[in-house]
Amino acid sequence: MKNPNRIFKDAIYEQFARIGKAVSSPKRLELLDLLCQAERTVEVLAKESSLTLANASQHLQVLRAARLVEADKQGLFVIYRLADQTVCELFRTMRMLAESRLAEVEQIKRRFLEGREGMEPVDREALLGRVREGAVTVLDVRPVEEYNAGHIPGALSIPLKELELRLSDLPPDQEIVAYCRGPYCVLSVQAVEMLRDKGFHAVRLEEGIQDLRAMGFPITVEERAK
Amino acid sequence: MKNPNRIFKDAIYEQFARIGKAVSSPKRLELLDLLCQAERTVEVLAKESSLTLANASQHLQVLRAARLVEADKQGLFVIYRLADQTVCELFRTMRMLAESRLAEVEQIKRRFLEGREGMEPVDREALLGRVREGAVTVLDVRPVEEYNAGHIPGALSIPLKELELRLSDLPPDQEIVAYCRGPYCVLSVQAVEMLRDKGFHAVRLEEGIQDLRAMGFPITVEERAK
DNA sequence: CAATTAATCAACTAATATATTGATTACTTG
DNA sequence: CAAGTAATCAATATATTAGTTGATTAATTG
Repeated sequence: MKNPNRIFKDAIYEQFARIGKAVSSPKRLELLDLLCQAERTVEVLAKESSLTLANASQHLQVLRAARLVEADKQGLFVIYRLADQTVCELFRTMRMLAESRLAEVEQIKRRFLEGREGMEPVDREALLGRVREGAVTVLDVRPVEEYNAGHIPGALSIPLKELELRLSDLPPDQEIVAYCRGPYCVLSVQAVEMLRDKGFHAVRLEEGIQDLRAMGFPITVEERAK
Repeated sequence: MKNPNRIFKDAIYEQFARIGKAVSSPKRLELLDLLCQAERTVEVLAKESSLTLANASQHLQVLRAARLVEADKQGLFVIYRLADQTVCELFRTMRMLAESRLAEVEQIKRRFLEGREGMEPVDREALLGRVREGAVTVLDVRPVEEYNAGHIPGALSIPLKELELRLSDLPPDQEIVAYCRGPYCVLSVQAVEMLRDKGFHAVRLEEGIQDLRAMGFPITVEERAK
């Protein structure tokens, strides 16, 4: 009934769909987004994405079956990481399409930032220029492991959780540009809120490391500790 | 129970997953692949992808709901087209990931081309160079509408269906490079088989228009007829 | 304005996917 | 080698999806 060409095509598109199925669940996309920042254990990934351990494990196995992530066991822990930088590009392409084509994304973002005025840097190009020139203090508020996996050159690493205790490490007068995982990560939003509250001149950089990398920005990667 | 950050993230990733869900079905990917070549009616898309009309219509509506495609009615026909060139890039990124990460793709391809030796151009770079220089006859064997929507500069358009009747349009001595929709389209495979059978010196170019476009190749687009 | 055609809709079945729970495996450490 | 921990597995309930069939809508044409 089916001719050989049709069998061939069905088989090929079925393979392509394995990739699509892997990225068809919100939670798996969140996991991928996290893994774009740095490799992590199942437990940490589960916590970050508000999943139960078993559920996170299952989602990660789906991603692994589609070869989008890899895992290896180190002692008691299983470390998951992206299989390929292309996976990160896939995620970014999907994100860009959602941003440009789905009006809901903009709505959700606006609603969330409602009442937190000035979270959008007024002049993004100028801000990026100053960041590149080092004319401002750049603050990375992600967990240290993510900072180590890749950060803006010269950026200061103070994870949000420690920020309140380490305010003295920050310049009281200079402008502070805080960034985190990207436009949908709330760490930098909370950091800027706190810093402004304490009298600092802080602004938020929406872009995450992967966005900057894609824009040709240089990225500093820590030497991998033995 | 859920904090506002979690609600925000869930809402955002749910939107991203709309894109993922749209590309999680083999048939929808096939439809997108076809639409990367040119816009078409539901009927034609259904036929090309071996779907029933109703089923094709439903899949296209899913793609439309995810804003990956657009449709407008022209008289009795509804014409579907890609909403954005980025959709084509999304498809290509998925295809590249599948090719590089899923061993099955290579297997399926090998099995299909088994017994049809020499379907892989020996020296791809050199071949592309000669195509670019016009040192060979470039033959586009896709339907005319697809040729019109974008083709290699100077390429001759002879749809596969007409090829047997139009052999006299081809140079008997010069090398002929046939191409179609891309590596998983069988039109050029069939064309090259037939041409070799008839004594022509024919080779197959695996890349499709979108691949060449992504590689920086110039593409000729026919003026849109009123 | 009846017949034709293209596309969609509606209802249904079969197949898959998700999240939860509790049990199990695998490794580490005292 | 027993206890503790990280991760996976297995079983289940629920929800979602794909494909089929037949009916319906909308535009076109004689």
